Parts: sequence; structure tokens; C-alpha cells
Amino acid sequence: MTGSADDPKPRRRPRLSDVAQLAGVSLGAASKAISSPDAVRPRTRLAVERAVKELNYMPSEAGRALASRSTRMIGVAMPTLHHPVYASFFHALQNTLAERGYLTVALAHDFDREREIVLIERLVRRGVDALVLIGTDHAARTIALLDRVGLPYLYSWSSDEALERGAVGFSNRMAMHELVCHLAGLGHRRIAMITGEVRYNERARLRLKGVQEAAASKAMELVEVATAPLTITGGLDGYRRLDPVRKGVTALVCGTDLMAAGALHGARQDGFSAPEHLSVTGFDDIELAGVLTPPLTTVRAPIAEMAHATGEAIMAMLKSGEAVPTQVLPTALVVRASTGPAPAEPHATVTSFVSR
Amino acid sequence: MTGSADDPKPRRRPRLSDVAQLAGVSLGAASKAISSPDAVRPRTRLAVERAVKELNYMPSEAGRALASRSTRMIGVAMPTLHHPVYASFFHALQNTLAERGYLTVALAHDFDREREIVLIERLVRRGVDALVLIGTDHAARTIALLDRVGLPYLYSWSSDEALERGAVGFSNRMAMHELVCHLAGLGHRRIAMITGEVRYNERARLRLKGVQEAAASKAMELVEVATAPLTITGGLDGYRRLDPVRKGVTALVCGTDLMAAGALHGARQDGFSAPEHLSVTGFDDIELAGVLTPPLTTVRAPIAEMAHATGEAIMAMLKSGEAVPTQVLPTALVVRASTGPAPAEPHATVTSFVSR
DNA sequence: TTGTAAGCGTTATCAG
DNA sequence: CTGATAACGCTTACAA
Repeated sequence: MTGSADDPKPRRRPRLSDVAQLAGVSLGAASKAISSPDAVRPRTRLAVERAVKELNYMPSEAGRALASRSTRMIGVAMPTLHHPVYASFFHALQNTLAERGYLTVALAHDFDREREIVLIERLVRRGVDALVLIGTDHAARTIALLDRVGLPYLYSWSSDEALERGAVGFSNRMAMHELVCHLAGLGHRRIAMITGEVRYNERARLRLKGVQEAAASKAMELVEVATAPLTITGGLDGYRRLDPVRKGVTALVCGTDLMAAGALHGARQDGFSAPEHLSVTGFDDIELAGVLTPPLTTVRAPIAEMAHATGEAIMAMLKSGEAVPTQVLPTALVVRASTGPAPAEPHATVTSFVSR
Repeated sequence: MTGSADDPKPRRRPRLSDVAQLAGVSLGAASKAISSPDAVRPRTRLAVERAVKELNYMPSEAGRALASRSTRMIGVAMPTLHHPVYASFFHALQNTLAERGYLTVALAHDFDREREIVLIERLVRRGVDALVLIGTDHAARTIALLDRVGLPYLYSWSSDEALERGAVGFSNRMAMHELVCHLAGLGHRRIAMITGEVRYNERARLRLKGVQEAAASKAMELVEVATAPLTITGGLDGYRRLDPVRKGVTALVCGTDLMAAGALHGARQDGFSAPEHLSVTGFDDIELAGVLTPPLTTVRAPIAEMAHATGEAIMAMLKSGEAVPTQVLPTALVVRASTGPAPAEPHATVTSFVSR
């Protein structure tokens, strides 16, 4: 099928010079005909196009990258890819950048700062044209490295902490503020929170801060805060440590939907149901949120829009060579059935239920 | 020389020749000192190491790639990154390959064959050293392209369909077989299934086949099969279309845990609960499975092990230059509370429950 | 417009 | 073991 009589040919992958030769033009002309077809005579363009097809020529990015000093790769140092919102973000960012001919490379550091530096060094060596940093809380060494090598980078995800460099994201603080005000409106006075680790993670920190501030402004008591991994299991575990209902807490704010799912599960195991005994809230509005029992009241994070805006901002940055202004995307409170009026006598519930 | 008062130094990123010069050795020696430190005199190695540190030298992968004809990049054409199992797979594969100095690049085609080809072409141009294909069902054109350019590739995820090229995965068919036998043992005679689209997806196809075969061998009736997206919403929708309980179906097999979560939700909305009215099963054993209400009986897919084995196989392939043998990893039936004995009078349940 | 030739930053080859 | 020197495949002035 591929084998002709003279089979022992090395079959080197065709390169641009082969195309040029077959097309009867110079190397430079062939290059131009491919990269900017409108800058050459139609005659040349067609000859090159035909040769490309004939030879099944595929340009080598390695050669292009070396000569043009641009790999057309954008790196993203992600905390993780397991969490649905991060996966969605990467997916949308990749699609946005692919439209512009860029390849998006994601590395996950699992919320480990030291590992983040290692990954970023790797991306720098790989010659990415720019870097997306998730969140604004990064090691000084990381930033120093990027500045030293002159690599353009952009903060994404969190816009609370205004930075000279500009960030594309949303306000975790304000979103939580709105959510807690919703709880206040339902008559809740004693609330608790399950948060992700706030160290090295300003998203978690600012969500907590938003809750604290809102609680204070509405004269609610933030009875207790538990720190747990940003997973379903983490939420379950956090719920158990908190044991909110028995402490007279009527609303439990969770840092993510996944944690809220775990908390809801924990409450159910204890024989408590939402929102009768305890209102529960999440953050992110992932698909799961809508089909939990009960459906989860949460905050919609504009992940896809943010990814798109981040991609556009990166492109703008690369074009202009300058940092871009901060962009704040709106979040939205999504009220579902997991929140309701605070029970009149919260403590009464403690003894009235023993079933699982 | 550059130290004049007016010092507009361009601050070019240091390259290997700078290192060599500062270390007082030749370019070749410096290269070797870095890539294979044991192949040079200690004196040379130290001088180079010092120069590297002094200049903050970071090798350029672009240059290395061009000269060595290896980018040390491995491409993966993923169906999606949204689904937790695919995200986990990528994560584990990336970690495995990173240990060997390889960068793993993932592109998602969203179960679109044509898009897969485009993505793979992109990866080929990028010069990836090898490619991981998810599943065994790919367009002939895709395979032809890979063979034409001589790019090593490996099938992963599905091992049912033995291929000359070898695949690292597990048997979707056998896993489902075991699961359905479990249902048979519980006395179920009439079952239904919610499957993912089987076209261009042998995982879905083989899971369905496993169910069909097992049902036949156990004299069970596979009453109906609904096709739905591999999501929670898909499962919910599938459940509604099937309306299994009213059809006297006592067990519902879902193609993935996510779909099972949706189905469980649908059943609950209808006032049916598992496993009293309907047993429900999933596939994958994602974190969510354990905290659903009720916890889901499912099949554990060996994702992390598979990713690891895939990474090792790719490396072996690259080293030997030959295809590697097929590797079949074990799955495990995970029995939880969503399955139970078939109700004695399935039809009776229809009218006897109206709660919730 | 097109051709020529000089890089881009490594590795690889082959004498010394 | 080290040092020149030639690739690697492409872009990009600069000249024609």
C-alpha cells in the first residue's frame, strides 16, 4: 500500500526546503507563502500549496519556534485538574487560545507552592510565550523568576486583591458577602463555615473574609470555622468536626459545592435535613449542585467567561507588550432549596431526631 | 567591555555558549557537562555548574528539540477533561511522564472524531515524541496519519479489542458482566440500561455488550436501553425517558457513576428509592459514588494504575522502538447500598408510594 | 515580490 | 575527554 519498488528509502519527513524545491521557489518564498499567503504572488502561493499537499508537508513547530523565538505555547500553573471548575477553566482557556493558534499547556501543583515553582521553571524552559497564574497568592521567588526572565504573565481567577499587573477574575469576597446576606434575610443568626486551606490560597481566604465581614455587618455570629480539603470527603469530614446542628448553628456556609455535597451527606447521616434543620450553601455552581438533595443554594462562578477573558487578555498582553487592566466578572447568587428560614428553635432539633 | 557608564544592556537570556565561555570550556563540553555530567572531567563539570548558577542559565528546550529531534513531549488526545476519570487519568499520566523529563500535553476533542484528527495533526506538528490515544475506536484517517509520519502511539483505557499495536486498559465488557451477575444474584430479572453514545466509543459499546451478554446468560431481560450524555443531567434525562419502575424494571445499569447520580436523583423525584424500588449501578467509582444517597454500587476502574502503566509503556515504546504488548488491568466490583434484592412484586410499588 | 544568507540554541560527529 | 564544526528546520532581514 505504501511500498513501491524502491522501498528502502529513509522517508525523511518533508521539510520546507523540499516544498520550496518541488514548487520551484526559494526557501524564503515558500516560508512566506505559508505564513502569510497574501504577501506573495498568487502563482507562487499556488505552487507552494500544491507542493505542500503533494508532500504531505507539516511545518515543524520546533524549527519555527527557534527561529521566531515564539513557541506559541501558553502555560498555566493550575492548582489541580481534579476539581470540575479547574478542569472547565482549562478546557475553555485551551479552546480560546487554540483559535489563535496557541497551545495551552497545563501543569498541576496540587496546592503546593514549592511544586509550583518547579513547574513554572519547567514551563519557562519550554519557552512558553506567556503564563497564566491561578489566583494571586504566589511565592515571591516565583514572581522574581518570571520578572527576571521577562516572561509575560497574568493573574486569573481572583480579582479581589488589586495588583499592578492586572487580574482577570471575580470577587470571592463580594460573592460570599451576597450569599451571607441571603442567609441573614432568612433569619439565620448563628452560622458556621467549612473553608479550604487559606494558606497560600487567597480564594479561600477571601471567601472566609467575605463571610466574616457579612456576618459582622448583619450581626450574625460566625460560630466556628473548619478547614478541610476542597473535596466531597473534605466537606463530610468538616461537617462531622463542626457538628453544627447540635451547636445551635442554623446555616452552614461551604467554600465549594463539592464540600457542600459532603456536608449535606453528613447532615443526612445524622438525621438532619436541609433546609429544615440546617441551611447549607456552596460555591461554584457545578453541575452536581443542581441535583443534590436538596438542590444547592450557591454562587455561580463565571468560569467559562473568565477563561475566555483570560485568553483574550493574554493575547492582548502579547500584542501590546504591556500588562492589561484588571477585569472583574460578575458572580450570581443561585438560590435553590438547600437554604430556607432559620428554624425557630434551633436547639430543639437536637433531640427530636435520631434516625439516620 | 559592557561596563561603560551608559549601559543599555539588552539582557539577552544566557545561552549555552555564554556558560561555556564563562566556564572556560568549549560549547560541546558544556553541553555534555549538563546533559551527562558523568561523561566529563569533574573539573569541567564544576566549572560549568558554577557558570550555570552564576548566569541563571536555563537550557532552551526549543534548541534542544531541534538538534536532538525530540521534544520530550507526549501528546494525549482526550475525549474530555470535564469528566473526573479523564481528569484523573491525565493528572496521573502527567506525573508519571514528568518523572522521566517529559511534558504531557492534553487536548480534548469532546467526543468528536473530526476534531480529534485536527488535534492530533496539531500535536504532530508540535513534534510530540509519542501519542496516547484514549480508547481503540479511531478514524482510519487518524491512524493513517500517525503511521505515515511514523509517530509512535499507544492505545489506552480499553483492552477489550485486542490490537496488534497493544493497549493498556481494562475490560469494560467483563466488568459489566460481573456487575450484572451481581444483580442476577439479587434476583433481578428485568433490567434496563442508560448508556453513553456508543458510536465512536468502544468503552460505551463494550459496556453495553457486557450487559447484554450477561443478561442473556442469566436469563434476564434487558427491557430497554436509553442513550444519554455521560453527565449527571444525562442520567437524569435517561431515567425520565426510561421510567423504569413503571415498566416493571427492578435494576437500572448506568454507563458511568455520573449518569447513575442523575438517575438516582430522578428516581427520588419520582418518589422511588434505591434499592427498595429500584437497584441502580454506576461505573468508575469516582469520589461522588460513595456519598450518594444511597451509596452507589459500581465498578472500580483502575484509572491511576492505568495512567501509570500507560506512561511506562510509552517510555518502553520509545526506548525499544517497538509496540508493547497489551496490558489488562483488573477492575473490581464495589457493592454498596444502591443495589439490593429485587422487590417481590415490582409493579405493586407504582401506586404504593407517593411521598416526597 | 523573491532569493540569499545569517541566525535561533542546542546536540552530534569526529578529529585531536 | 575536549574542541571545532556541522547539522536541526525554520524565520527574517537585506539585497536583488
